[in-house]
Formats: sequence, structure tokens, C-alpha cells
Amino acid sequence: MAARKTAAAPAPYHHGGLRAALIEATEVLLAERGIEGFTLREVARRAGVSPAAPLHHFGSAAGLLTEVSILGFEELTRSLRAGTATGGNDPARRLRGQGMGYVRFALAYPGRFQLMFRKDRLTQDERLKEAGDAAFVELELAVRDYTGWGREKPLNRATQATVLAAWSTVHGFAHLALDEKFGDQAGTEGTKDFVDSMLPEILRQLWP
Amino acid sequence: MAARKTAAAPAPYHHGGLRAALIEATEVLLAERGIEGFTLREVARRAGVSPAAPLHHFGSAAGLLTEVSILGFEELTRSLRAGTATGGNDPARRLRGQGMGYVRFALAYPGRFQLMFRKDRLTQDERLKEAGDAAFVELELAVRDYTGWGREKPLNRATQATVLAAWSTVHGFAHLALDEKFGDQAGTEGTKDFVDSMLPEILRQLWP
DNA sequence: TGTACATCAGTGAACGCGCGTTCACTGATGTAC
DNA sequence: TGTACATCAGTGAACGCGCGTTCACTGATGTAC
Repeated sequence: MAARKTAAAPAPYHHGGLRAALIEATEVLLAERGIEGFTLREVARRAGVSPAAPLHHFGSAAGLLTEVSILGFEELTRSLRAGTATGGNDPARRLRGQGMGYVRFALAYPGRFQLMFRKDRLTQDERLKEAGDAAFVELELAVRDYTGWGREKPLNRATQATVLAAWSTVHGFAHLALDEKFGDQAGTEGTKDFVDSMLPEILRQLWP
Repeated sequence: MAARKTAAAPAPYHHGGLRAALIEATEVLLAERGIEGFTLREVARRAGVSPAAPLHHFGSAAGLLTEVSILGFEELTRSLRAGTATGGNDPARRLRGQGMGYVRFALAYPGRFQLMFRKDRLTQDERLKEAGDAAFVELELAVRDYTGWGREKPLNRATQATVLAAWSTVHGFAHLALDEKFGDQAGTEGTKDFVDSMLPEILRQLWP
């Protein structure tokens, strides 16, 4: 195993892919400890660089978190699309599938998900807003198809309400699951299994 | 006005109602700055005592926050009841009224509301759990009446799903409103007015 | 009615902590000619 | 093909910060007899 390299390669002055490595380290740290456990210095430690190095690439701790958040919204959008696709051609099944995609994303990346809604840790940033809007568009389209309002016309009040209802429900469900508020309900089942079995039931009731 | 007391009364060594004053100061601070702005020292400052004084009554910062959280859940329960009552004898209107009560509480006391779901800032505490459960019972009862399942029998799966759906929706809606995610939707209306007009519509759609 | 004494409630200084960011710097790389 | 030079990427020490909590203490109150 450890043969060829006798001494640890004297870490080169230039990292090569530090920017990407810092983002990766942040995602891992968020996964391990959540947003409250994140510090810039810890990320630098994990990437093997000095505490000031990240500032070169991101300007500030909030800048790094914003970048991670943008990638999170992009991933969320993919997760929504994947969920929608499981519904085939049935608009109701597509909408419910998208809801599943939302919650699945939140449970798969809890730290990132929480970060994405923590304005106080992020910078105002046009790209962040765009990434968030892109995810929202997925939701709006799925609801437009579901209510039959069509894809072009400005939303009427009822369809707008359906959009917000759908978002609120999966958003709230995800939060409650992450806060382990379903512990009592789930009993021996465990939150994860409970979510898998209960969420489809909820979505079927609300959007049959 | 300022006549009778010539010099500031030399603050008595014993405060008298320090415990209550600390809770009050915490609630004000949470209202002003949210949970991220809370520090034990600032609360002590506002109550006019030394930074160590609060520990006498609450053991730790988390202990004080837990106490505030318990009171928050009690207030939430009252708000749910008040909302339910607006529905008269109609179970559907009662359920929707309770949903309004939930969101109204969250928007009226955003800092406290957020604290109540921030496990990392609270201690494990039986009274806290009980206060939370009491609020949940309100919800369950309203849903039992709505679905006609009755007040006694153990929940069936469908009714349980309705309970969680109702909770998720108002919880998610409250979070999104507090995170100002409705800014775009609301337009010139302002989040507050938008909530007032949109939430009833949402609740009517979901629980007619 | 007075008094000893335990207990309660608060002080104030200090500890140790790790944080984000700044600053002057140096090492490495890429580019123009 | 070589070289001057600008630019980029990272170092490492230091700054200033405010925090929660600890500790030995003192002042005030309540209680037993």
C-alpha cells in the first residue's frame, strides 16, 4: 500500500482545485453537523489550507455558503424533475411525484436544505435568486398541468393558491420530519420509513 | 413627572421578580432580533443584572430558552383554540379557523415560533414536551371532528394522514411567510396582507 | 420578641474559547515579446 | 527559447470580539426556637 510515496508529498503551494474542494468540504460538514456546526475555519482545516484561503475564492463565509446554496437549489430542481417524471402522463401523479422529490431532497441533504432557507447566513445574490426561482417554476408548471389552467396564462387566484398550498405542505412536512416531530407518530417505524409510507397518503388526499 | 424620586433608587440587591423579568426580556429580544440575536448576556443587561444572575434561575441559556418555549406552546394552544372557535359549529370552518390561528401565532411572534422548533437551543424537558403535545392534541381533535372519525377511537391511517397534512401545510406556510418567500407573489400587497387573503383560500381548497 | 443560622439571590471578575476577517507577505503560474 | 513581469493563489500571524459559564463572595430573607 503505502510504498511508493515515502514522505507525504509536500503539499504544493497551489492546491489546484481549491474552490471545488471547499464547496465539497462544506457540503460534507453540513451533512455531518448541520448549519449550526459550520465554520469557515473548519472547512479550511478539512481542505488542508489556511483559514484565510477560502476568502480568496468566496469573499466571506456567507459567500461560500451562498455558493453551496445555489448548487443546492440546482440539485433540488433536478430532484423535483425526477420526482415529476415518476408520474408518467398523469398530471396528478406528476404533482404528487414532485412533492415526493421535494421531501426526498430535504431528507437526503438536511444540512443543505436548512441552509437554503437561512437568509441570515447567505448573501443577497442574483444567481441564488435565479436558482430558487428555477425550482419554483417546476412547481408552478406541475400545478398548472394539474389544475388544467394551461402553461401560458397568468395565474388566477385559485391556481396560485394551489401552488402555495403544495409548496407549504411539502415544505412543512420536510421541516417537521427533520425536526423529528414525527417521532411519536412513527413509533417503532423510524422517521424515514414513516415518511415513505405516510407522505404518499397525504399527497393522495390533497391532490387526488 | 420625575419629581418624587430624586436619585435613582439604588437598585435593591434582590430584584423581586427577576425570573419573570428575564423571561419577558427574552421574549422582547426574540421579537426584536430573532433567535440568532439572542444572548444570555444581552438578556441580563436588559434586566439590569449581572451576566451570571440568569443561571441562578434557569441553569443555563438553554434552560431559559426552554422556559420561553414552553410558554410559547401554551400561547400557541390558546391561539389554536381561539381560531377554532371562530368556526362556530361547522367542523370544516373550525379546522380552517385553527389553521389561521396557527399562522397568526407564527407571524405575531416569529422569534418565539422559530425558537420552539430549534431543538439545538433547547433542553430535553418533560414540560416542554407536554406543552407541545397539548398543542398537537388541539389539531388532532379538530381533524377528528372534520373527518367524522370521532373523538375516542385510535386514529386510522387516513385520519392520521389528514392530521399531518394539516399540520404540515400551516407549518410550511408560516415558515415560508417568515422567510419572506412570498415577496414575489405578494407584489405590492406586503406579506402580511397577502397571508391574510391567501391563506383562507388555501385552507378552503384543501379542507372544504 | 429576639436571635442564630441556614438558605436563597445576586455580584463581579475571570477563564477559555473559537470565531471571521485583516494584513503584509511569498511562492507559483501564465503571458508578451 | 528565454526572460521580464504582472497576476493569481495561498500563508501565517494577529486582531478584536463577545460569548457561556465558573467561582468565591456577599447581601438579604426566612425560619426555628
